[in-house]
Amino acid sequence: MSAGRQRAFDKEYALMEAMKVFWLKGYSGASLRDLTEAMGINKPSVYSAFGSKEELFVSAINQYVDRYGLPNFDALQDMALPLSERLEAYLNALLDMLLDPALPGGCFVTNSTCELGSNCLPDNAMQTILAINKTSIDTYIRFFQAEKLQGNIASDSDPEKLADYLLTQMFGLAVMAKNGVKRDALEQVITLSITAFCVRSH
Amino acid sequence: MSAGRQRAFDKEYALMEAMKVFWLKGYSGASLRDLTEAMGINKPSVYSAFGSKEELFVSAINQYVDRYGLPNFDALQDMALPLSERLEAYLNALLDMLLDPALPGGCFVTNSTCELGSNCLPDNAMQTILAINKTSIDTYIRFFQAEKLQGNIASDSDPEKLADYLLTQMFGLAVMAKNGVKRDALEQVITLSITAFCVRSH
DNA sequence: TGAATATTGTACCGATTGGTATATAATGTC
DNA sequence: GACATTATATACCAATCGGTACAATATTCA
Repeated sequence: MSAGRQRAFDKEYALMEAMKVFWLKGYSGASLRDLTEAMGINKPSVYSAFGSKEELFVSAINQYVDRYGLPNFDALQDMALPLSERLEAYLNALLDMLLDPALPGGCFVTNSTCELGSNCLPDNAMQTILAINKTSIDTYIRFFQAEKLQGNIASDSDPEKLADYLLTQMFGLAVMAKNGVKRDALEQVITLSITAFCVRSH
Repeated sequence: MSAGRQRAFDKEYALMEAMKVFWLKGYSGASLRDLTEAMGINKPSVYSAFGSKEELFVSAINQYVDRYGLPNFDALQDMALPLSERLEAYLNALLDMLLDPALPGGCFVTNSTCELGSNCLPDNAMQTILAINKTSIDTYIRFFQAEKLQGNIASDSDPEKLADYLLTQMFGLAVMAKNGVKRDALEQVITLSITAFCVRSH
C-alpha cells in the first residue's frame, strides 16, 4: 500500500453514480454539482480520481458498455435456439434495461449519439461514442456472417445490411422507451422487427 | 400598423435559425449566446419577440414539425402507389432531411425525445415533445386503419403495432444518421424495415 | 516519532449562464 | 411637431459553470 491518506469513497460506486447522471442528463446537461452530489464526494476528489468532466464521461460510458451493453450479447450465442429466438431474447434483454425503474431509462449510448456533432461534446467523448457504435456494428456483422455460414439466414442476404438494421432497431427502441412507450407495445415492436431478418430476398 | 419603431429583423428567419441551434445542440446545450448570434439579434429582442428560452424552444420545435415533419406525410397519401412503395417514399423523404447538409443533421424531435426526463427540459418543452410524438403515433394509427379497410395489410394485423413499429424506424434512422451512417446503408435499412409491414401473421 | 504522501473540505477563480434595467432611436397617431 | 409606442444596444444582475489553490487531516514508511 502506498503512503498517504486513503480514499474514503468507493471509486466504482462513484463512477456508477456519475454514469447515471450522464445517462439521464447528457454531457452538457450534467453539471459538476449534479455529479458530485450523486457521487457523494467533492470536486477536488472528482478531479483527483477521474481527471476532468470529460474524462469522467469517457470512463462512465465505457463502464456503461461493460456493465449494460456487452452482457446482452450472450443471448445471441445460445446456439440451442433458432436465430429469430436469439434475436428476440437479445432485444428483450435490451428492453429490460431500457425500462428498468432502477436505471435512468433509455440507452446512454443512444442519448449520447444524439449529442454528436453538437460541439458541446469534447473530442475524446465524441471519439469514444463513435468507437462504441463502430464496435457494435462490427460485432453484429461478424455475428450475421457466422449465421450465414451456418445457413440460418438466406445465402443471398447481406450481413452488413442486417447489422445496420439491427442497430437501427436498438436505437429506435431506446428512443421509444424514452418517449414513455410501455413494455407490451415495445415487445410487439420487437416481434415485428424480427420478421425482417427472416424474409428471403426472392 | 401600430405605433412604435418597427422590428428590424425577420421574425420567421430568426426562428428558423434558433430552430437549427436547438436542433444541433439540444435545449441545455444551446446558450442564449449561441441563439442570439445565429438569429442575428440581441437578447432583449429575443425576449420581446419570443418570451424566453423555453418559449423560443417550443416555437422552434413546432416550426420544425410544420416545416420538416408534416410535409413528409404527403408521400403516404399517393394512393396510386402500393403501400410498400408509399412507406418507402415516406422514409426516404425523412432520410433526405436527416442527411441534408444544409440542415443540422438527424431529427430535432428525436434528439429532444432523448432529453426527456432529464429535468434539464422545462415542463412546457417536455409536454410539447410528448404531444408531437403522440400526434405522430395517432396519425400513423389512423393511416394503418385506413389501409386495413382497403385490404392493403392483412386483416389480422394491428394498426397500433404497425404505428409503433414505424415510429421506431423513424427514431432509429434518425440516430443512425447522427452516428454518421451513409445514405446507401440507410436506404437498405429502409428496404429491410418495410418487409415487416408486409409479412402475414399466419 | 518524524517525514513523506495522498485525500479531504473550504474557499476561491475567471468565465458564462439566463434574464433585465435603462437609455436611446425610430415609428405611427394626433 | 408633440406624444405615445415599440425596438434597439449597452451594460448590468445574481447564479452557476468547470476547475483549482490551499490548508487541514489521515495514512504509510522509515
